[in-house]
Amino acid sequence: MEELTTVFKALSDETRLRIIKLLEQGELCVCDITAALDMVQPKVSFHLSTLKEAGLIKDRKQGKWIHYSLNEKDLFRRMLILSACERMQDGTISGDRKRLNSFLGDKEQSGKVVDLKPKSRCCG
Amino acid sequence: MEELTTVFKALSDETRLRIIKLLEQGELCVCDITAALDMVQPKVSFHLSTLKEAGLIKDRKQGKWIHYSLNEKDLFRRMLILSACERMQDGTISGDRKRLNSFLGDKEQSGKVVDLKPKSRCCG
DNA sequence: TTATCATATAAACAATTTTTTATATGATAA
DNA sequence: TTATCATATAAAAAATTGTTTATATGATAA
Repeated sequence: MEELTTVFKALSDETRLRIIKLLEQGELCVCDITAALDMVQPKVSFHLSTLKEAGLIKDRKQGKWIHYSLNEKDLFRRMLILSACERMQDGTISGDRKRLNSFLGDKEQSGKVVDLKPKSRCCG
Repeated sequence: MEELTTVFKALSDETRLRIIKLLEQGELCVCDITAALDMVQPKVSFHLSTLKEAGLIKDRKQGKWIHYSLNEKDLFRRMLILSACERMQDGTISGDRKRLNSFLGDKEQSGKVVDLKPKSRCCG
């Protein structure tokens, strides 16, 4: 029963739903999400840990970065995520995606990602 | 987006999930639920109003009583309720059902429900 | 090394939610 | 009527959750 309330509670916050919606596209690191949501980093980390605790997302370390992505392991959670994402498409969401794309674009241009040392790349 | 968080928030509390599980069987009035959960009445009323606000349950007035039942109108909510109920079957839930049945049994024997005036019956 | 970057964690604070206790309302029964 | 019953609502208190600001950690880059 506690697992059930934990999952629903994780989904009951707008910031966390926005994160899930961003991750629908694929893996992102904390700085990407922070830029997309235009929030301070500890706040984003807090919500990411809530989502992870609920088993909705998972993480992967790579160098300095931690990449987060939707956890596809559990069918129940996948269904919840899917039906939630389907219901999100307002201005907030499109703003998030816009900021994300512009941030990812900037990263590419900044040489950080075009850098020849693969170890120091956040996204590939 | 707010509607989405409201629905998930309503489902993120153990007391409210227990209420939903009780209502899976059918319509119940506040005193039935109060007895089943063994809680004080204003607490139950508070959670009922949260569930109603989220569109998960509906009510029906009959004399002094208010009968609550699951709201079957919306497919998304039905799916959430169904998949939540499916995942609840611990000792708490069976205790609730036991107390409910004993309370309903007592009501029948007490003459309140066997009473000949139909207007003063809670269930039946 | 030392500096910097990405992220986590901790502590203090703010906001929201839940619980309790008391009281109000509206319906029936005496 | 007046009393009683079922339920709601309000106010205060308690508990939980979310936000901010500051700092720690661990990895690379200089």
